[in-house]
Amino acid sequence: MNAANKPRVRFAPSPTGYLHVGGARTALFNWLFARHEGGTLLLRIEDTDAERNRPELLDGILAGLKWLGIEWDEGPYFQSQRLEMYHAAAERLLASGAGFACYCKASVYAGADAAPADEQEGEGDGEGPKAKRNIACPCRDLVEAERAARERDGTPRAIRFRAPRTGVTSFEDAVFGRREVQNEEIEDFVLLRSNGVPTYQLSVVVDDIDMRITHVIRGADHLSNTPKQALLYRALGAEPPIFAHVPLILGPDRTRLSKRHGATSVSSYAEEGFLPEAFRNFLALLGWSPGGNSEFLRTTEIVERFTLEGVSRTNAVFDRPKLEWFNTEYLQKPPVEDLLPYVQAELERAGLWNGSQASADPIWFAHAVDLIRPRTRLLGDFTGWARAFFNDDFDYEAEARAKFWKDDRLPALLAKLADGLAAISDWNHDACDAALRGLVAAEGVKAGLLINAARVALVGRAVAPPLFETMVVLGKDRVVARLRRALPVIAPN
RNA sequence: GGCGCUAUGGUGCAACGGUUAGCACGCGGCCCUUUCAAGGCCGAAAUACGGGUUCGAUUCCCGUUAGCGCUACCA
Repeated sequence: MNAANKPRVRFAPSPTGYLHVGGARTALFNWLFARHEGGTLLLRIEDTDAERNRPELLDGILAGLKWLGIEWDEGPYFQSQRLEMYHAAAERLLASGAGFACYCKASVYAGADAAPADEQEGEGDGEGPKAKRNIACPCRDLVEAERAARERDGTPRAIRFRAPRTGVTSFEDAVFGRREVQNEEIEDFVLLRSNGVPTYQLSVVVDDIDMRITHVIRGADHLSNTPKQALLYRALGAEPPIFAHVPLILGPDRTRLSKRHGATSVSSYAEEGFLPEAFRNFLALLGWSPGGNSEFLRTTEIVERFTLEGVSRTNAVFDRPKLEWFNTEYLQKPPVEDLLPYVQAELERAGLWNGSQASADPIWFAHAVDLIRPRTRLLGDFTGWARAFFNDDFDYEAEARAKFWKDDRLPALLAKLADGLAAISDWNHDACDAALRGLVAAEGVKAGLLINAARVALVGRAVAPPLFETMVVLGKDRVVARLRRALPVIAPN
């Protein structure tokens, strides 16, 4: 099998907003499919709608894809630069009779679903007027003389597709199976607007033919429009590709995910400190399953196992707690080396990287991250509660002080502990442990008292890694200094 | 209103005619423990409803209900 037989898929966002979760999942599935099959992923920007189009948003979409680790092989192509192709296709359809010129006013069709709503609401007569649809446009039967007359008047002209009035149209969907619809349900949809701008239906089909797309993987909201496109393909002399409609992503209230539901842009998750691979894993399992019970799947494994057959037909609710769980898994399970670049970026973002031991000593950095990561949930934790591991400038958390610095004996005890630790020549876990145990034995206090108080003195937090491991990572000088530095702060109590 | 799609615990998935209906998140409890996590164990929690088909339905068919989608000279 050569490259020519490999699948070609595309992700085709329109720059009318940021890259949202639903789009990201569509992009991901396309990417996974392409990689699994050894195929090609193209990126196409659907920017024909000059009104809603916001070119400046494109960078954000590309950045979102980049963060997700989704790389395309061709493009980006811009539909706004391919307008002649759509015009030519529309003219060809007009010439072949598959399309026809329509001189109706746009307003005749606009808001078609607003009209039928009267329904007197009487006491349950239940016999309201049936909604009427303009299935067939009257212009489809215009005789040549009439047409010429309108043309002479300069009446604005759109081009519509002459939908068949009988029979059925079918197409193959890898997720939903073979679909068939009655042609009488298909209206004479517009191909080219009277202002010369192509509709989605036209441009998407022309492009997918021209770009030799073999599999159209997109949201299930397009399922109902697909018959029109199948018709268009054939009218344009091409065989429709295989479609794969993926179920929609819903908010917790089971309505389509939208801004109302809070964070829906990919970039917001990046900023919040999620790891791209965790996000990918989570997203992949929203509407897809490898079968069986495995859930923690590294990206390479997902690529290996991804098939369209595994895609679900039911909409899925975006569950934030589960996303967070995936993030903790990816913060903890992979080799620590995988995590380092992300932690470094987080430290840089917080201004804690330059001049730090983390930047000067890679081995130390890996150790520190390894010690901290079991307790992290988001990348921000490394510069949040774990800040003291990377910088000497940190605060003593109020709750921690209240909880572990209550005892009056503490200043004296910690001073002695500092002295004892200062005397250690071979700084390691057991030596620190022994120094502290010896002191509590001599003083007749519980080890916990000193351990907890010392932890607060060293990292400013009640919630932190085990004390002696922390001491090893911090090093003798810092530990002794921090202990002594804390004494006057404790004393006032 | 019309057309279509879908329907397993609260959520995401598994079981593609035969299981005590499985896993995970979340939730509750216990254990571990020097804080907090992690980890281990236990628990509550589901096949929307009604008909068929079948020796046998979560699984196949029909209906009902519900949710969602489409029904634009938006994409």
